[in-house]
Amino acid sequence: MLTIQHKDTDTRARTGIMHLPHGDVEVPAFMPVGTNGTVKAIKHRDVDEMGYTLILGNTYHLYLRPGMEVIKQSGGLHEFSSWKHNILTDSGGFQVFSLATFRKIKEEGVRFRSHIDGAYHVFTPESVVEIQEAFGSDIQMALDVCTPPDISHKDALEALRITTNWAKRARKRWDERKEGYEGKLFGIIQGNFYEDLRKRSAEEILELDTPGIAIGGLSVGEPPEMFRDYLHYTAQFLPEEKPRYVMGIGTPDYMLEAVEAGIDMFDCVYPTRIARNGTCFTQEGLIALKNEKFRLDTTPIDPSCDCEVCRNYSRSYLRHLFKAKEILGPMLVTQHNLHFLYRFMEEVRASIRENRFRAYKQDFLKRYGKGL
RNA sequence: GGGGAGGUUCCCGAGUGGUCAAAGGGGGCAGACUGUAAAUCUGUUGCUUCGGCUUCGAAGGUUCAAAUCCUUCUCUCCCCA
Repeated sequence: MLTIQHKDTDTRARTGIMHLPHGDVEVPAFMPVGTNGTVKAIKHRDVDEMGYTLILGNTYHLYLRPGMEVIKQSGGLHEFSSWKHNILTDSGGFQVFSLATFRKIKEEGVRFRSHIDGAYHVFTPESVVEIQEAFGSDIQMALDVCTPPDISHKDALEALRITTNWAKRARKRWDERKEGYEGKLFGIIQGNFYEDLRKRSAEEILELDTPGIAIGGLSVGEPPEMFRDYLHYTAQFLPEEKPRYVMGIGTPDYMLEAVEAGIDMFDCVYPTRIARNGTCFTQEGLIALKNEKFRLDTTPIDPSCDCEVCRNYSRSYLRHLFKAKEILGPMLVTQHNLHFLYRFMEEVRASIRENRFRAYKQDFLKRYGKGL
């Protein structure tokens, strides 16, 4: 499902085309998150026009609301939400992790309470594959056990053991998918922040030979150096020919690090969330539009950006929208941030093709002002 | 003209003798946000040489002590004429 186009000469970075049921995706790629079947504060059509061909949806959320009946009735998530390109759905493993107060993990599956009405539900690796198949997901994720950075080796091992078993069962259930469903299954590597467990998880997940591989359990609150170290450590075990996905990262510095480690895909709520809270990406780093210093600033968010927002609106006006709590503020900044990241990934891909990724990374971070 | 209610820190609004520089909202300012229970959350918001100083419509008074009690003045709102 992946055609590698170019490998960087001095890092593990590569470019390629990922072939999916709803069209090709150029990688490395950032995937906007649309948890509830919508990338928040922006129309799918606008996301499409920016160039994105793969976005996320969330099994946990969509299963609870609107529920399977509604999505099946529309013929799947694409039709339901009017998105013609690819959708990757997360398995709910992370929600189980982030809603830890309600979870109960057993061998069979995970029991949890709905954040909407408190009702009890159970996810099993099999049921989650079935749900995602019903959604018509182009990429579906195996149910996993995500853990925080401060747990013991023993606990991490147990989480890993369950993750592997669940992945096996997911793989088996996915093999039994109905004819005509072309969605791909990705296994997820866990192992917390223990090298032996990361290695073991990688081996066990690779053994299952899923179409793509994800690295999970990173960017869960650990320090940046720890993220970087475990990212590179884990990435070295990943096979060349398969798409590699690091889950949950979305700042330019983390993405550059991941690309350098040979990662092809990442997703994150960060760009769209900070947008709704008034923070924008620029070539010179983040700016918080609500700050007083932008009150009379008639320049665009990022003078070097060619997006519709930067071509038409000033920081002063956007600041006003946020101060006045006008809904257009979050909408416009979401549009800018997603455009910014799309352009960013285009530049990253170009730099890889021209064997100058490392220089690009350095230049970018010099301007942007961060780095791991 | 008569009767009633009230003026609190940028705004609204608690507070009726000390534990009050004064609750709580709002607004302002700043920070956070990384497989979305997030158009959310957190901090801060009289001055200060950090010992204090100045604030609760104004002036005066009672008291060891007043935003809180008394007197006068002033302004606002409501009802009746």
